[in-house]
Amino acid sequence: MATEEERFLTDYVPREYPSVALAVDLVVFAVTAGTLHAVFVRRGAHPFKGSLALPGGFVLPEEDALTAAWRELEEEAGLDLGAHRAHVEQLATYTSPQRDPRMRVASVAHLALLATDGRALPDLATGSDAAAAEWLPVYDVLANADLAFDHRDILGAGLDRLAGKIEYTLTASRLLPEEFTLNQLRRVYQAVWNTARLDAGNFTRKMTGALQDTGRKVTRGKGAPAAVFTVRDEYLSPPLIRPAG
Amino acid sequence: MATEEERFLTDYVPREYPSVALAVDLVVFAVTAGTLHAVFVRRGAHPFKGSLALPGGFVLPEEDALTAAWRELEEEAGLDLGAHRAHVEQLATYTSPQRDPRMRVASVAHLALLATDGRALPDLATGSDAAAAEWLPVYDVLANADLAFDHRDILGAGLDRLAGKIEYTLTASRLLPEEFTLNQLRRVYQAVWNTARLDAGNFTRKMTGALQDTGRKVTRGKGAPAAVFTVRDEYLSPPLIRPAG
DNA sequence: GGAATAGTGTCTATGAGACATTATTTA
DNA sequence: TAAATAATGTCTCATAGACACTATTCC
Repeated sequence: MATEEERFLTDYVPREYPSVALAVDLVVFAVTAGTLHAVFVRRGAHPFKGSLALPGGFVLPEEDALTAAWRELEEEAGLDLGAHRAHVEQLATYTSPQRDPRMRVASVAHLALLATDGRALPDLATGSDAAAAEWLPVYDVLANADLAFDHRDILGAGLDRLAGKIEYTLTASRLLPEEFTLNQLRRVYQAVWNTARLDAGNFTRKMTGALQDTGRKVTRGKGAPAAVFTVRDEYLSPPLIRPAG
Repeated sequence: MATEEERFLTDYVPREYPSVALAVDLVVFAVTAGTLHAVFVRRGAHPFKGSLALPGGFVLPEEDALTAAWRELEEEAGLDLGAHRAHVEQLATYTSPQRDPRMRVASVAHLALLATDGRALPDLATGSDAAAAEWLPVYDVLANADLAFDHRDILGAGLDRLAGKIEYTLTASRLLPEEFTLNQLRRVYQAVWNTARLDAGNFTRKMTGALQDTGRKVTRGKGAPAAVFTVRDEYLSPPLIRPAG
């Protein structure tokens, strides 16, 4: 007679459950020229042929979802992660049985933030997978474009997460090089919130409490040389509240 | 020759992906006697036989994860949802290939908040499934008990989510009847944050801005009659910041 | 009366927001 | 010189936090 330990592999495996394909979808953000951009792929096949979609792909048998998200960031979005600082975190999981008409796919959406100096977006080499990836302005896409599957919901969730999180953390710095000026950081806030200018003086006072001054200064075009900072505290307390409207 | 639309069901179904079982796990909270409690089940079978675990179960073929979470709240935790106000939201998804030694299971964790009047916890009828469910104090369990699988991570994530969310929303009211007093609400905050008393006077001033006074009063034991409120605004701005320590 | 609670009042310190000012750079 | 930016200063208003005080209820 089998011991209890031996039996558990057969007896205690549940009998009735759906077998689903596990996927990841990516909301990849970067800021250039004061505008928040995201990576999109143009679908070349049905369903939703011709529509914009978020990059994504299936989780491999030995991977967890976060690992798959990093891999797809290189493969599907075509990003060279050796050349760009990146931050990836889990967003939410979409499990509607009908969300993909071909088969049941549960997708763990992830938020990815790419560092840029604010002047150029990271290059998107066309990956091994089908469609070419491109950067598009997030607020334009949400206002005008059709998105495949439930990717409009996912993109909206990614934007909400980022817009909310920068109120009480320095997550906005993930969209910048490790060292940055207060002007760069303020432009990131304005791009994410799609808002008119935040007062530079008040912004400086608020943020310097959580930043580390490197002692160095840089000049980028007009204006006095700006101090260069790194992040000291990851949290802002009390938070910086997003202006209404 | 098949049209593109006919082909997509065969050609474009991806070839290599892991087939996983999709499950939900539940972090179910309620407050009694000033203490935050959660529902646990005692595992009767391997693996982790004898350990505490969170209630959960598999997502059925026609369900999405949220629907499955509501169903398991009744079946596995044994709650009568006709008798108790409840709130369920998605927490995070756990996808480590090794998290269940029997097979690959991706679990979408959910946070569930049960309303109580603060005097008694909701009854947990033993469900159709194996183990009897029980209420245990959350901070005691986190300090002392072993939890099965990655359920300690999940419980911690649930507590962090709740503790953080009540800073800037009135989500704490989901742990109370639709109508409540400020004393009841303050006790919920103290239970969730596991903190010494919040100043009653300052708490009143802060909260009344987001609440609707019903005009009625109640007396529960000693003290002057307390005004009865309902929630008016779901958001607290600026937030109520959790005391340090 | 004593104890616990409800609700309001008071005072201070902090910080947000609006705006001005000065210095430094490029065109 | 003009324009843009950096950084700091000033003023006002809102509010968090500490605490006092009164009123109301039960024991």
